[in-house]
Amino acid sequence: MDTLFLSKTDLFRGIPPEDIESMLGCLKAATKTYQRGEFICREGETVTAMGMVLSGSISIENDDIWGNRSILDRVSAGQVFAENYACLPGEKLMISAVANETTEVLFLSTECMFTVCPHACGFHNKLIRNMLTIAARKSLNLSRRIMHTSSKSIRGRLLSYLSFQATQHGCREFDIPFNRQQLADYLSVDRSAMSNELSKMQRDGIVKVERNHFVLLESDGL
Amino acid sequence: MDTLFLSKTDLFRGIPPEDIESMLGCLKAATKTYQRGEFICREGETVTAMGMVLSGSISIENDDIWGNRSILDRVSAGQVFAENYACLPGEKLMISAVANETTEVLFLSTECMFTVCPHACGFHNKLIRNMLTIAARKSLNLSRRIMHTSSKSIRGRLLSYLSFQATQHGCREFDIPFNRQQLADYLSVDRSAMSNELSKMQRDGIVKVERNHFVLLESDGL
DNA sequence: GCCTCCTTGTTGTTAAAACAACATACTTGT
DNA sequence: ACAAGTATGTTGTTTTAACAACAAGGAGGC
Repeated sequence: MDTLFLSKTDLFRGIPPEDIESMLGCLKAATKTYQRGEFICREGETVTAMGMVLSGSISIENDDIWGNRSILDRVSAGQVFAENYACLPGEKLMISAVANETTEVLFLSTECMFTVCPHACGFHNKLIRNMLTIAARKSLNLSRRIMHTSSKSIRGRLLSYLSFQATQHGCREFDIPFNRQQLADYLSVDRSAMSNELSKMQRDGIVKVERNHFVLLESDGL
Repeated sequence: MDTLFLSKTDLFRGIPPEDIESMLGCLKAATKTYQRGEFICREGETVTAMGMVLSGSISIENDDIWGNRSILDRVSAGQVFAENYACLPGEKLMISAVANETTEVLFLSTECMFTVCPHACGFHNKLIRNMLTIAARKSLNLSRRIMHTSSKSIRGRLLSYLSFQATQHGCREFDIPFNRQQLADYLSVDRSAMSNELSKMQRDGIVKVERNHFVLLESDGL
């Protein structure tokens, strides 16, 4: 196990590699490799362990009642997934996790994370703290998406998203991490309609756009 | 401090009242009373403590860039709020918390929750576990709302919400905890348009509605 | 009972987004 | 450089939801 890699992840941050080694036993660590398209877990199942992607990447998907698949999240190396379900034993998954490519996953029992470590795990508390930090960060990301999609107009959603990006970068000029289709999915709008709206906003002098690069113009008090 | 009340909350569940008493010191517990309309915390601020409503209730609000206020959540007695921000020191609040009525709030330092307790807090681990359970539950609620609002049609959103309610109740006949306006807000749609769509769905034989009571009819494989 | 307030359903109009289809640019691999 | 595939912008049409205005139906107070 590459404990040096693990020590750089959000979950094990601040824990020396040699200590991680001993913790993995406590956490009933187990790895498994998946091929592209293979399911790590499926909607309706229950899980008792959280997952961490060691290499490759996975998608968190949701199928609606008509079978339309939508991608909620992508999880890449070093990131964890299914941690909320692992913290709620018996809770049925609303989503499925599927490998985008050949992907190695580390499974960690949350049960063992909560109970006092029988061995001398001096960094057990650090781990739990990291866990809460990850959970808090993810929660805020979800809240933010809800806010950005609460406006009923495409322009409103774009402005909500773009002005947040501006404050995040501390600058009215910035790049976004999405292409058009991904941004449209994130905001739950049609791509072409969004593209059209971006053009209108540009004509209205609200914003300057070129592919991923945006400039918010000082039309009103941002 | 009413430790008996606290022992019944999600945060202190499983911890005897006498142990809660000693924990409160560790957590730098402090209470404050707010009058209706008074802000507990405001967008843009940072916090270092989480809050628990002891009596009364508060609203979690978000103002968009045009000043339109939208209510994201209501927190009533025994529930916690701002715990995600308290776990991420320095993170600026995207939301504000305001008292709906005369409300007593208990503030708890998360910093002290993470560090090993110098006193004999045998239930410290239980507290942290409860905290993670609460965070996980809230996260799933947020994810669920995102899923229910990801459809682009009102009917799609209603079906997503209603079919989830049906599976939750384990029955196609159930009551929902929202009135029409609240449901419309939750699904981010116009109330009258939603009311209209519900009527159409009833005419189409998909659902039977009477105020808060719903029956999903077996039109297709739910 | 009666009045008022609040909730819900209905309708028609207007505005907006979805959708489809296509043209143009940009990428990537060879 | 070229070809194939992807991403983006544009346009016109159709569908849909927002919006406004109002009527009907409880719920609660007096």
